[in-house]
Amino acid sequence: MRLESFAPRLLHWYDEHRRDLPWRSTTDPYRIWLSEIILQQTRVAQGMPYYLKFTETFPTVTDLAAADERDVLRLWQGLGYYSRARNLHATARIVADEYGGAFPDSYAKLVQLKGIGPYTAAAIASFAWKEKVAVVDGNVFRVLSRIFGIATDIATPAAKKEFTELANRLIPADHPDLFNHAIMDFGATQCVPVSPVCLFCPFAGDCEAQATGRQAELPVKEKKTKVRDRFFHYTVLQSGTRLALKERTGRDIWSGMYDFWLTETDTPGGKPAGLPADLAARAEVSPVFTHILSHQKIQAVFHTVEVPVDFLLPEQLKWYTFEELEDLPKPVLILKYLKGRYQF
DNA sequence: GAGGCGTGGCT
DNA sequence: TAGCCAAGCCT
Repeated sequence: MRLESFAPRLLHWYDEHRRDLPWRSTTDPYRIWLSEIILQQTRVAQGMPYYLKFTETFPTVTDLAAADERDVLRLWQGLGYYSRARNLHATARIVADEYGGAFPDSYAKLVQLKGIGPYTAAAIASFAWKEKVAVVDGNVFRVLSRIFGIATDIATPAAKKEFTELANRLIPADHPDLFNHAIMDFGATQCVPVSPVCLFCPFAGDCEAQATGRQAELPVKEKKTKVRDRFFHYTVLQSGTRLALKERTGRDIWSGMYDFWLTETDTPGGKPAGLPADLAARAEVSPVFTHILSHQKIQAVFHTVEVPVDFLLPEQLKWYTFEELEDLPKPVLILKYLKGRYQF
């Protein structure tokens, strides 16, 4: 189809089908930024309560900057991809301290901030300041690959370049913000991955995928993610009303979150190392918890054991009362154990 | 440039 | 059921 007729048709569709979302009724770059970080690789329904919690707890970027990273992670708890929260906090401090609380006002400056890549910079710049720069996310890949019949593997940098150039030729100068919202809404609600709604499509007759019946084949994505098996043995040290936890550090999963004394093995068998035999014998052993991540399948067993108050805690473990424990950011796996064992 | 990084919903 | 998917970014 002709490039000039794409935007008018899309905007006409958006006029009748747009979703009313709280971050669309503001031009505050802080709220737009916050919503975009939350929505990275995350559905609207899942992110919505987090957006509401964050804007209520931290009404401005200065409020967010003043918080402890741990409290930001605690509010992010359950949403996953926790580096988003750490980068969110770090960038809030940069904006508050080095930009006087005012967000940089261009794509070029935004994309230099932590956690803000090409997509998010384009979203903020277009929504907050109507800069003419196209967003390219999973929706855009899908919509454009189908309508224009582009079979380039979207996992490659070449595809990123190709689709970005096309989107930037399609985006109109007068309504870049509406165009970006529209193409994402269209992808999210009509031109969906499985069983797209082609019957009432505004591009019916001009869609390459529909014409050739290749809706299910486009976009092309070659890479299959491999899932790694991991076996966790947690020792939950309990002393009266306290449990021993530690902060996870390094480049593994759940960095910045808190969990228990962990021993990992390469095979399903084995027991947590380091616990004196007399204590190990007394430990209460949980059923196997299977926890699925996008790239890992974790099978975890919790060995709960009561120890004396003067028990010498190994590694970086520290005692926390149940009240203190509530305020620590914890992975969902740990939350599920606590809920089952202690009715948390 | 390929792989790591969460969680929950859907088919 | 077991995979696949969802408004990406970082290393």
